[in-house]
Amino acid sequence: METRFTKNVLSVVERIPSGQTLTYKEVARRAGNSGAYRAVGNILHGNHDPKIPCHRVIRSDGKTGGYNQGKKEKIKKLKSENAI
DNA sequence: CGTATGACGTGCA
DNA sequence: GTGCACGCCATAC
Repeated sequence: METRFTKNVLSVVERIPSGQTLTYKEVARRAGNSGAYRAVGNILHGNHDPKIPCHRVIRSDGKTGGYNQGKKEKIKKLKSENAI
């Protein structure tokens, strides 16, 4: 079930350019719910679409957070595009 | 709306 | 700097 918020979040993440990283909070703010960063993580967790560069979404602490393919791969991808 | 969960964030010890 | 607890919102059951 994709609600407007979920679709928005996916769209925002999909719009993230290469080498650019956004925090869950920023994504939530762009999606229309600045305080729903918790839900953002949940949405990405349930959405494993290859068109969604979820690896470009990191935490505010500078940590990568999680990844359906493995946080290790996430870090690798980020370093590969010089985003981190 | 009730309960439970989560790839988070901030605050405080 | 590290660790723990609380809060916050959306989705699933």
